[in-house]
Amino acid sequence: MSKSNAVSEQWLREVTTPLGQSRVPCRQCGLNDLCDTLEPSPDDRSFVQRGRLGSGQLLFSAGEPFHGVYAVTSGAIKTYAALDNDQEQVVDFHFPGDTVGLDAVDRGAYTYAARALSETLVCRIDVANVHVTDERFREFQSEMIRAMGEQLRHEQSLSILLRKQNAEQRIATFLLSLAGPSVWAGAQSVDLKLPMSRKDIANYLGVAVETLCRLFKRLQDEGLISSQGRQVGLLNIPALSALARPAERKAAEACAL
Amino acid sequence: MSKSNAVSEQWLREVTTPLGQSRVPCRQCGLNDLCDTLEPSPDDRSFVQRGRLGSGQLLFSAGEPFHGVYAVTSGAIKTYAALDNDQEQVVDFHFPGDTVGLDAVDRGAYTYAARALSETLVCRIDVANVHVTDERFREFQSEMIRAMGEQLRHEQSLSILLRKQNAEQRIATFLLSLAGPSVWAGAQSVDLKLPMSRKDIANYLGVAVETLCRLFKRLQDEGLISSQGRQVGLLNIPALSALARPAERKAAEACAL
DNA sequence: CGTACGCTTGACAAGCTTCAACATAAGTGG
DNA sequence: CCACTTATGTTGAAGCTTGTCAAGCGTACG
Repeated sequence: MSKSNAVSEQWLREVTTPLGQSRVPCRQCGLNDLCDTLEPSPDDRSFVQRGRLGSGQLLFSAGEPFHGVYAVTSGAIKTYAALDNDQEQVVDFHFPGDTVGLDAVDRGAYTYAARALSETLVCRIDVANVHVTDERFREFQSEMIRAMGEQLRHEQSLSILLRKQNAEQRIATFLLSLAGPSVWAGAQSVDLKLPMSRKDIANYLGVAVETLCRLFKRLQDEGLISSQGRQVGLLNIPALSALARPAERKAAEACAL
Repeated sequence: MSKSNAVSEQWLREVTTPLGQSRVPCRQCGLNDLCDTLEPSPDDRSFVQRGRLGSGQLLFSAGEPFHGVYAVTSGAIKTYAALDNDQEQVVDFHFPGDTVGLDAVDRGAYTYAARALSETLVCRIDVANVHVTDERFREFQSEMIRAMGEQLRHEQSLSILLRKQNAEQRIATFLLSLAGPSVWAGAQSVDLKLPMSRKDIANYLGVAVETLCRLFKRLQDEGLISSQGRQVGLLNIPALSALARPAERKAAEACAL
């Protein structure tokens, strides 16, 4: 993959033909409340700039001057740090409805780089240059704080995952998080098209690629998933959920005695 | 350790006799800028409530209604989650100058429990009930955003640590972070009195207590630290720093070939 | 069509956890 | 104040999980 340059200002524009993909509606967007505080009418959101990223394209790089918070509306983005020995460390994946760049608002520069994993649509709010009434600005800031609180709790739960769960549990948790709302809706099985490589997943979960592969195979042999490249099916979501939670499994084992 | 109850409202009061401990000055406090926006005069900060916690005392418990953001000015606090199988997961340690409870401001309830690891002094700002001019409130919110951004980046770098570093590197990093500014000031050695148990450290770093012990011993045998219960000396900070960084070590090995 | 990269699998080694035992320190009640 | 109890810290041995190295396969892209 050739390293693409950061997008130019010119690049950000209204996208009128959003591919064949469906875009997440504003209602499900993590920045929606933020948008509302800036402009009550969902029909006229001139302050929001929409943009489109080709697969592998860089949204911003680490250390680059801050130019706004992004919301993914379609596709997927990874944020990552460049480690000393020119390896990279994936920090997070961002899917439709997620925000990107919140950790940079108070700093004036992005902490990590962000790159599209596939054809991706984003909305941008240049939160550093918002001009509204004081009353609205107050709400706007409150929404920023709410969004950052969510992000913070997300990172904390990720830290807990990395400390307490083994490779298999991490993978189960990860797959279920990708399935997202379907899981909570009580679905038994879900088909996924992963936007990221095995390498990125392994990197994100803190395991070796080989370990990831082996565990994918094991889960497949056990009939919990089907795996064929980036096409992954979660065949038994209840069983995967049981795997994902270390505490409950121990409780179940205790009962079996 | 008997579970203490959460402190009552009455408990929070101005502390006029702060033990034998030295308190961190406001200038070095993570909430200082926040205080400044609320009340320009450092002599009259009536909105800040000071409090004192006995060793092992609970500051707040998980799920408890939010009653403010805290700053540690002396002592130490751990935040932790209660896992299903009545184990606990340490989320973070908080030392003088650090903030506690920022992840709860937008939520109305604390996400994790917070407990004093030793005799501890804190300042509280009930950020949900701040009454100042619009102009000041704006600054106040900006400071909240800045504080949360810092916290967010802290969590992110912790996640990277948990993914990329082995037990030895985690411990080295942890010890150096405890030494804090001394390290950056170029100190060669530092003596530490750890406020937390081995169990808590191991839990925080995501390793078994036994592993932690063994590695403490190894570091001691190698002359990098002295370890006698909670009295720990960092004898060779440059060497510990080298251990802590995985990339540089590999680079050094490559040069040696 | 070839090269590069991503994915997969096997074999082996290293790191870490678990289990068990013991030592030491810290509280607790007589 | 001492004996008792409990928690915490330390150490050894065994076993499992995971990482590393190596190789083969498939696919994407120039």
